[in-house]
Amino acid sequence: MSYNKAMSKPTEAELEILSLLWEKKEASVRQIHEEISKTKETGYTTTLKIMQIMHAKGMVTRDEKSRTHIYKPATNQGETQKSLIKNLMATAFGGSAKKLVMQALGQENPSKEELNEIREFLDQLEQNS
Amino acid sequence: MSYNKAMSKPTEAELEILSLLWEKKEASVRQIHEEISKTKETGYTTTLKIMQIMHAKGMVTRDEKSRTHIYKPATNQGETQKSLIKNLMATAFGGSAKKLVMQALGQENPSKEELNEIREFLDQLEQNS
DNA sequence: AAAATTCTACGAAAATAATCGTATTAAAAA
DNA sequence: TTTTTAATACGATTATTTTCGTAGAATTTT
Repeated sequence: MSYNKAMSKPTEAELEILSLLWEKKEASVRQIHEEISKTKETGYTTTLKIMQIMHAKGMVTRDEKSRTHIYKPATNQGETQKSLIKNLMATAFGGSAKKLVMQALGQENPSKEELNEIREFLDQLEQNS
Repeated sequence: MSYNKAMSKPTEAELEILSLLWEKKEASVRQIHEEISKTKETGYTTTLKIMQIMHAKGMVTRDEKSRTHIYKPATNQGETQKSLIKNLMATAFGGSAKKLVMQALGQENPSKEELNEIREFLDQLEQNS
């Protein structure tokens, strides 16, 4: 299996685009660029270029049938998230999932439902160990 | 209060060093470099340079009394972790703490004790909401 | 005391990432 | 049909990050 490092370590700009693609399932450069423009001041060709680079790296696929290319994420969202977290956990949290999780939870205000889902998840983890 | 962006967004290399400093409380360049060398092939002056840059940015302080400078982290570990997670949560997890937490927990194998601590933490969160 | 080692400082090069300008072509509008 | 708009390709530039070489000073070893 050809494991490609670049795939699991997107740059900032790549990750931003990738997330939008995960969310939208597929999109044109224009669509992505419009989303990004909301928060960031950046040129269209910049977005285009990065998406082309992502394509070259195999991070995304694209349908070139029509002139406006349609991009799809080629990387599994879960896998990528996993390696991002793994990396962060290792470098900033001394490898401790607990510390990371607590920081993350302290962050936002999760709803009761979410908290319960997490509890269930904890129970499952315990059983499987 | 002079909030400095650089402090909350260390680069990869900086973060690696910062983590070691958090862990050790204080260290010389040599000590840090020895740790880093275990995983990474890199020159001593590279480590030195990055630590100097960190010092210039105010990310670390240093005691210059003896020739061998002793560095200490100047940034609060929790604050830095918080903003790193915040950033990751926003870009890769669509802002959902739950998703992030579950990925993180699925990652490692937390001990029963850790799981319990997390449960308690969840309970606290719920009460304060 | 001389030589070797171990530091820091500093600048510059190399590597990586992000931005943009221009050319060209396709499609849409006038 | 002509003009305008919208798309890709591609190269070049800029910015950022990482790496390293060299010089000089302090310390340690011989």
